[in-house]
Amino acid sequence: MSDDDRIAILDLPHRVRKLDAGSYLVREGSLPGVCGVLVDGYAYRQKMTGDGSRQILAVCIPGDAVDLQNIFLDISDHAVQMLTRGTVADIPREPLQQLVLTRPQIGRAVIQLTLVEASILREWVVNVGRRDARERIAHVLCEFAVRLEVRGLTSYDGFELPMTQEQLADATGLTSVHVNRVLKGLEADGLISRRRRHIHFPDWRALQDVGDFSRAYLHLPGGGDGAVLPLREASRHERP
Amino acid sequence: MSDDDRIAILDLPHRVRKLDAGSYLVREGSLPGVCGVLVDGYAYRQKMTGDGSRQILAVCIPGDAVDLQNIFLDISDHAVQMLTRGTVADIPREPLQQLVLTRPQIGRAVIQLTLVEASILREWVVNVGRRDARERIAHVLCEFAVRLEVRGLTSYDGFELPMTQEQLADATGLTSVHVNRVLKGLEADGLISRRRRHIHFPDWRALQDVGDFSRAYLHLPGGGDGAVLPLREASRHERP
DNA sequence: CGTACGTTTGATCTTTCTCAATAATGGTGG
DNA sequence: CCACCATTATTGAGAAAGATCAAACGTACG
Repeated sequence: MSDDDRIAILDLPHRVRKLDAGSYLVREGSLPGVCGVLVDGYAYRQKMTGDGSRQILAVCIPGDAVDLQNIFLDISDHAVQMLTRGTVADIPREPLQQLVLTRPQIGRAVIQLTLVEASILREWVVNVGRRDARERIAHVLCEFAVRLEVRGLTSYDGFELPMTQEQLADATGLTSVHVNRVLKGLEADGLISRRRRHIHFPDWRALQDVGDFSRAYLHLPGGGDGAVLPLREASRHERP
Repeated sequence: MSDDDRIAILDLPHRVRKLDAGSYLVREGSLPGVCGVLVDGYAYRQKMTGDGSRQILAVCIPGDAVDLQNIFLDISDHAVQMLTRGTVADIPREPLQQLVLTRPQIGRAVIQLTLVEASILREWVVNVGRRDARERIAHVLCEFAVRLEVRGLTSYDGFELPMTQEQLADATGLTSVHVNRVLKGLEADGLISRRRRHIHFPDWRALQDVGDFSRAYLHLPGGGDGAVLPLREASRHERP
């Protein structure tokens, strides 16, 4: 992308908002006039079924665009809700559309973002459709860790999982009770260690194996399957 | 889209191929140089897990573009395989990319196609993650019927389901045995009727209720939730 | 006409859910 | 700073949906 393109993006009008945990960025059925970008904090996409149960479709981390869908489609087919308190920069639809449609390199970048999101969603289907509870949880933890790592959001001793076990259940198609038991099982087997919501991976390789995790579907630059961008060494070893 | 844009699309170089059932359009891990458009026949997207089970992610029907992903991403993260014998028109990557990036209206259209696919995928996650077997099957049948209907591919007495119960199982995260029992249950309750793979809906409204199906997520032109584009009357009534 | 594939059925076994109760934790107002 | 409250986490017992295993039955097709 050219400097010119970058400047055009930074020049986009926008409004920054602070949001509490639980507040909605987008409601299902609404027609948002802006595209939000998560500056700080975490959010999740969700859909409800007719009988009131919830399925979490994706977790948004700082730096993610929250409504790329809604720039080009009218009615939002799902809701986006803050997982934690945080900050969002809202960019109006029209000028962003203009940029995407008239600047080839920006268009390419936005399309790629959209496609990577779709790829993550496909893996999410596989996770929920064809893996057992233990694999599902391990997989979600791996995915989350790698995505955080790539953005530089992990610390030397793991990361803070920004969700309750109930939300983890809604992400994996399980119940919170079962999630709790599986987490305890993973911990008992030395695959994770926990202090409150803080998660640490004593044996990153083994956890990936349990979760049937391969980072290929994240389409990270540099490609490869773990060789190029492994979790940093420091986070792979137990602190005594 | 302008006539000019339409002509540009039709002028795109392409090669038409006939394919047998089971042949691959795209393999996971490959770098396809073309974007296939299904002219005739059905295909499905799939991913395998480490232990060899398969998850079907989407069914492609005639008129669908099969590798929109692969125009802008390099390594394919999933496979696409023919469900039946059929015909595909392959369009080379480069000229298609050019068109999408330099012609705003074509760009918009392709982005919208991509986003609708993502929306369908989100509903697929909900289906597999949060609905029971009966709901899942009913939902898949509804979705398929509506998508066929919109393309004018259903007949007055239902449609031909182009997949085995095993494939239906892989689409819904169930086993083929259980799919069989659920299908029989739906039939016993008068929600569907079957002759071989031919499916007919004696009570379309009831089936939608069972499957918790609402067409909103398909983002069909005309919006609405069934009022605008209902299944045609003829297909809603039993033939004695 | 036989073979391969798909469907159907039964019996049994697991995983996961449900319901229910208890314990921990963090935030809040006094 | 402390007591209290609302969440969240944890645990147990029993129930249920769906998986697994195994076999028989059709049906299309070479």
